[in-house]
Amino acid sequence: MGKITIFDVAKEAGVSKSTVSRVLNEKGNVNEKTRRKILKVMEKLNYHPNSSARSLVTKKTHTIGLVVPNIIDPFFLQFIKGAEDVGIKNEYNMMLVSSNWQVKDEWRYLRLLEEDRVDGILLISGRNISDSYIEFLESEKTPIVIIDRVLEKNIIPTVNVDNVNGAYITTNYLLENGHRKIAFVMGPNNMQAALNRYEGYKNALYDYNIKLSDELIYHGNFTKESGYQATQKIINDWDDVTAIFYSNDGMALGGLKVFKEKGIIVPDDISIVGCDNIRELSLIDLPLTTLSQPRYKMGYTGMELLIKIIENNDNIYPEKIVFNMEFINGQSVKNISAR
Amino acid sequence: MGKITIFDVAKEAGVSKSTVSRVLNEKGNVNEKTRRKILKVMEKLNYHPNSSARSLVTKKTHTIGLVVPNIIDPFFLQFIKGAEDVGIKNEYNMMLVSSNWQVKDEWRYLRLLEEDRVDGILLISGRNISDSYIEFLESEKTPIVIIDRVLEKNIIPTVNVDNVNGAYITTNYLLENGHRKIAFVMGPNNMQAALNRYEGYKNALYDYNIKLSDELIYHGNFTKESGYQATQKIINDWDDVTAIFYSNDGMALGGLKVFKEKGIIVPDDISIVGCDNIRELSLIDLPLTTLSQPRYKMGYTGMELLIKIIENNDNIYPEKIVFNMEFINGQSVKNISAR
DNA sequence: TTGAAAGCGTTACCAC
DNA sequence: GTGGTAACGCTTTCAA
Repeated sequence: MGKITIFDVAKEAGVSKSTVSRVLNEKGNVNEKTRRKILKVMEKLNYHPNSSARSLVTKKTHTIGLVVPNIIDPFFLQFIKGAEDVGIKNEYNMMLVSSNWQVKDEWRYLRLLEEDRVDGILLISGRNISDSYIEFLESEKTPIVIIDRVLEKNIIPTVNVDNVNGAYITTNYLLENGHRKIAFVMGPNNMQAALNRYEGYKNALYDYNIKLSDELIYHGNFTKESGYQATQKIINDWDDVTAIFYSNDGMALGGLKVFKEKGIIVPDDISIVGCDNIRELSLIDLPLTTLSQPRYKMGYTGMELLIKIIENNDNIYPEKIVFNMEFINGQSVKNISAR
Repeated sequence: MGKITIFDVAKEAGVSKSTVSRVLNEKGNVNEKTRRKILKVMEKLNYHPNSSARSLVTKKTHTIGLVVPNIIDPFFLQFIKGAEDVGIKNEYNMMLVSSNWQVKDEWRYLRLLEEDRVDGILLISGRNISDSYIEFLESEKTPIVIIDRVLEKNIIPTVNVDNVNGAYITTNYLLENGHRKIAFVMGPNNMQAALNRYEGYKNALYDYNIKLSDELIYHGNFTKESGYQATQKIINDWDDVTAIFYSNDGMALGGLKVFKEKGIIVPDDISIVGCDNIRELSLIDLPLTTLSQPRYKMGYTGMELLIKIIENNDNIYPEKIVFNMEFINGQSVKNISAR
């Protein structure tokens, strides 16, 4: 570890530590000539301030804890990238912690706070965090921002996406293209996003004066396999369904597998839309019409907000930031109005 | 930030800071009864030691800097995961820094060292690090381990993969399956991995007493596009090439695109092998025969080595760790011995 | 514009 | 076994 301290610089430059500290922190009130000299000495000695000593007195680490559910899933990369870009710009370091979707791992990022290792925490995809832990976090005074989890009582600031609106727009798009009998493949009932997407679907039908039919609702759990099964049921149950709304892309991939096996052509025989714009889609021949979470933007904005809170310049910041989902117009929907 | 200090605990427990510190660090030499009492007080006060103060005196941060070329590329995730698992097990935190493939960003992780923020650095995929920077790192006393870069002068420990051996095995596999005219699509000339794979190909032919033909060597730059172009040239130039060895999977994907367009069936009309086992392959209908870098293992082992060096228990550790590539037997090679 | 000195929360050494 | 005290490297008053 580096041995040159502020004292060495001071001695070499013939001044006191205080003065060196002042130029280090650009506090001004230093004679330009001595300032130059000190800078030169720093350079010569290759001096760099020790961050622990600094943090000990300033109570700032200039480090942010980045908590991700799972480090191995590419889904989270864009959130991280967005956050990172802001972090770099503001000269913050990033401590990476993966929660592994496990409640029992929550202590690992908690400890970052308790030991004063970080100035704040960005919780990415907080969907999996236990309620009791959220409650605990709310009682903490450390700055926290949560991305991708809706909180009822809004004490911790969140960055989210408007799933209701997204599903509404998408459903509406299907309706505008002449589809009337639209099957809907839901996600898990305990996920807010899944419920919201269902709500958007429902609202769109309602506004279009189409009666909602429960029989058109199928259940999945966001996996490809569950999409596969739901799709099999759908084509078994109906011969007049012209479109399927998968409430995530993973399940849509499962659907595509069924269609391929049965020789059903998308979008000629059936129209489909997905939701999430997962990376894998780029490798599929068929450009899927889908909704995209602006993940980069969400990470970016979340980090910006967090840093703002940490640096607390004006104490003015929103508790809730919501992005619209982006509608991605692919080629998996056919206009059947004419028929 | 937490306000409870070791002093508060000492006072509450009616002992001195020294004693509290002793139980904190499990140094022994503490009466069992007072030890229990102190632990109870810590619990009651929810005391957690301040890491900066600790680091300041111990010169250890229990944090490791993880440098990745690019945070957005899923290719690196398994390295990171492997490293993380070891980190967690040994109670190290991980500071994430992406180098963005940019020489100009090298200062960002250098600074982690200079400011004593980390105990060591794990450089993942060091292929892109400039020579001069490597040289500089060698002059540093901080523990560093580099994954995926071959160093001539072995001062910094490295974890690598045996590309020569991998390409040898793969080429040999083609030969055993009756192929004699095997085109080879190279990677960039300035990448060690690309050259090594070429060497393995060459050696295998040599050992099989097959004369190497320069005309069968095509050049790419590891991108899908370059694989596409090389493949077009190959099928243009030859009608008796029965197999193609792409020195990475990205280029193999480009090749597949050509075959699809031209109605060439793999492996019936032509056999192909790739190299790297990229994630995208799982989504392709055709299971590609390829080589896999054991990325998780490399990250895991690199981190293990780094921690060992940091903790320096016995001062015995290898400078060079090499894994074999794993041969993945897909369905893109046909045995043509019989014909 | 500068310097002296206190203090940040620990660990580590040395007496007792 | 235990406590007092110096030391870690810096920032921050306060006085000059």
